[in-house]
Amino acid sequence: MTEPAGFEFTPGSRLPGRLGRTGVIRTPHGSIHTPAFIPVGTKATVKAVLPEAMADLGAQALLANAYHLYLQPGADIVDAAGGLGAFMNWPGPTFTDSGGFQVLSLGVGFKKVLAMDVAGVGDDDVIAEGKTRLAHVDDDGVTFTSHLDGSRHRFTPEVSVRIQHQLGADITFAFDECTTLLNTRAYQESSLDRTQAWAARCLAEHDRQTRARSHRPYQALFAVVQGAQHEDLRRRAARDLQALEVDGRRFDGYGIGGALEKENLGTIVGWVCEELAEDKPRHLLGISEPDDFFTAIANGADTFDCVSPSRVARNAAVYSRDGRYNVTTARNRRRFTPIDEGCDCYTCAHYTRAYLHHLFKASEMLACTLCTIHNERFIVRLVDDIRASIVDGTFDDLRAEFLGRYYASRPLLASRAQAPE
RNA sequence: GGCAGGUUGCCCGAGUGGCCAAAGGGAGCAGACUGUAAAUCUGCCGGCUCAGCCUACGUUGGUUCGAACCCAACACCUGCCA
Repeated sequence: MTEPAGFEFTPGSRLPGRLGRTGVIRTPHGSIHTPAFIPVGTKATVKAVLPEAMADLGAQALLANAYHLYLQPGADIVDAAGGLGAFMNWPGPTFTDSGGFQVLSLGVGFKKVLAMDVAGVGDDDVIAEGKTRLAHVDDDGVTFTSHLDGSRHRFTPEVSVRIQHQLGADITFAFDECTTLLNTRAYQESSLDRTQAWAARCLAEHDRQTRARSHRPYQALFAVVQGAQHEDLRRRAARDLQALEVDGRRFDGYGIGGALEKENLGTIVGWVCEELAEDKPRHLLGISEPDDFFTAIANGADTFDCVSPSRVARNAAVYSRDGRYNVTTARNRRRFTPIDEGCDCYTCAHYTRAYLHHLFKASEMLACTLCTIHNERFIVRLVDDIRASIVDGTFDDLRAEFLGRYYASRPLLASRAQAPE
């Protein structure tokens, strides 16, 4: 790993004729070779797994969440601990998300409401099935009701950036509003204007914090490109964010977030990355399905984070080269073979499906640990393999081979094995 | 030996004349999960030739138009008194 230093991105090999590339992100806590998958540890822990195990399975960095850590234990405590990495015993690079996603997940976009016409949701606080909306957006910021104790809190771009500086991650994100595909075009436009305005405020606050805390390692700030499924909005967002300069400071990288339909994910990432200069990293927020990696990487995405590998693992779903399946299914009761014969993870080296099946049935927490280790390894390795394939010039072969096999057992999903456009 | 109570689908358990194939759990089975309010959630869960029919609430018999529910006998089980 590199010596502690500032933030730097160095592009490497290119995917001929496309936007995909390899690269190296240098942070004060080490380097990240891209494309890379960044596992999520929302509350300063990858649920059920030791940080040492995360390092062993090849995680290059971890991503935590500002909203959750602000509520508990409090950003000041993480700061006093010496920052996120020191607090959680993770010596490598760290990311924090801004809390922008919680504007969606705790707001109108949550769960069942997604299935409704958002415009039809009343202006009161009660949404589907008596659930209370926990976040309200206005032009200045967002008011949250804590899901932990019901207390009221307010996030503005300044607050989020300040919190993230206290948390001390190497890479932070601008506070944005995450919308859904169901929002109207008009809402997407006004929301995007708000996100863009917030971006400028984030950059200004980031500049203040960086100078005020010059004794601390440098923290990078990534903008978040929104704009939903609209080409003009996404391109404009990317262009404007890239042009944005406040007090001589610019964004260190870009996040791509918000409403992404699987079908047009590659297209959208492509629009954004076409607008962005090559010398800054691009992080695609919240994506981790195998076909999505190939698509997004081909279109210029460098890093990814997603809760899916760990959440799904805790619910007994595991990845294999032949697709994802649930270990709790009855046919695994007597299968004394690993989750995936070709996997090099700790779990596959030592445990059988029958044992994992037993652990889940017996509600033993080791089940969560072992399956999370496997899933995180599987996904980290897949993206590592894609990186290697870009260097080798075998990207398309890997895509066809991997996805062909991955979706072979699910005829209805076979189309995912085809390269789009 | 006396008094009292109980026996419900794989398990626990509600129901005490018709709206009961029978609430609710659990187990079992299947599925979902993409910037984590998620070790969560959803569906199925007696059988069949499945808009109907059959078999079922300890056993047998009875009352009733109709019984898991009322009566009788029997068989187990559980408390308190000996």
